[in-house]
Amino acid sequence: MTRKKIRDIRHEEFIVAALEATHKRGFHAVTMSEIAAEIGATAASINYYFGSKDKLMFETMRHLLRILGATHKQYLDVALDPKDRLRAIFDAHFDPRFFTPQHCSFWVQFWSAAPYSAHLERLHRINQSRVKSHFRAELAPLVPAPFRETMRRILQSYLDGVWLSVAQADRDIDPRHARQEARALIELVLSAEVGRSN
Amino acid sequence: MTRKKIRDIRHEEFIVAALEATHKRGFHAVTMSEIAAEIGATAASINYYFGSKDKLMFETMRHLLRILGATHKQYLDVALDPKDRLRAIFDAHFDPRFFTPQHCSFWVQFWSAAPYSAHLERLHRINQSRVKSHFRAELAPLVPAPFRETMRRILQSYLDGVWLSVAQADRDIDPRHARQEARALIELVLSAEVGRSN
DNA sequence: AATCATTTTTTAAATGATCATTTAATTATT
DNA sequence: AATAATTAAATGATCATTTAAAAAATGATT
Repeated sequence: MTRKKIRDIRHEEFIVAALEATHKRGFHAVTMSEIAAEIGATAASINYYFGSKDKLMFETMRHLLRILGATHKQYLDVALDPKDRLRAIFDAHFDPRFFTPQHCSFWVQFWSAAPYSAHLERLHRINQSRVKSHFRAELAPLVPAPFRETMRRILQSYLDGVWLSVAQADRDIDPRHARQEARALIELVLSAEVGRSN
Repeated sequence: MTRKKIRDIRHEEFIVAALEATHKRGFHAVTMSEIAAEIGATAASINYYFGSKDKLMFETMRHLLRILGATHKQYLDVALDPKDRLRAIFDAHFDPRFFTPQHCSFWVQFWSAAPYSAHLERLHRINQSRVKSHFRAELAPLVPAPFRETMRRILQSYLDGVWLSVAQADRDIDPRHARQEARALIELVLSAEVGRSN
């Protein structure tokens, strides 16, 4: 039974609306009225439910962080070995639900806005360290300690760079292709270490 | 003799001011008055010289693009072989002048603003294709065609991803270290191809 | 050197537009 | 009837931009 309170329904609706309107107009340029208009509501009701524009944006970002984390967890649960778990990080980020210009551009705008808002920055830091520690954990059994941090930074920078490029793409990009390429990079990173330990 | 016209002096001063003020307050949040205050001037004089806030931001970005291109050219001129020229792309992007939170954060904000301004987008596209074609040219003699585009995207995404991480760093990051890591990735990318062609 | 007209540069203040947010009233739900 | 949800309109603040005037620089003419 999906007997939801109106409050929860609106919460969801406005977050979807914020994503859509922000993609159209930009994080800062978008107005309360534009967001509200997405669902045929009015600016005042956003404040009724969220308190302010900043809080709506914060909740929207928090929503993205949550579903990214949950998706990662799903992929992680079916991964069989460390290499698989490494792939799971990329698979999550390149999930069809996130791997769209709309979502990626919201992320890029979040990245650019975070340094100027204590609340957003905190969110960003939390997510960043979550991903970082997963990378470290998965790389630990695969890469000798001296190279591990270098390899992690390479993978993590690449990960962010790909989202950046999707945000700037005018057409949709095939997530399967992105995953394939990520796997190529993973192979590269791991094979190099084998080479060095010879 | 540096006999410059006032017009040129102010042009430079305001661009430096825009960089500084934008870093402090953010691309959209920064006001004309804040920018002008950086050099003890007044908002109106920005319009006298640039016409509008948008045009100042545009010129500031164009300035960054120019010095990045010029720096790349310098490194390119002393490079001896294709691999050296590949390194030159990274060396330019990781030049101490650009490899600072201030510059990188301006870039990230530019990336996030570009899709919503025809003028900025044009600048961005020009720079993007410049870098892309350089990557292609340098990789051509080093990587067989079937893998070339994959390798280019890996390198280019990594490049952008590193700037992104610098933009979010609270302290300065050693450019020499970044260059070293880029070289490690280049080695990885090139050695892999040797492996595959066995 | 000195004067004064002309042009360039600078600014203070006015203008006008845009918005987030608040308020007070209305409509819908329970 | 009481509470929750919604809105139209008012409020107030912030800014980019314009305007009109002042200040500084320039330079031609004594």
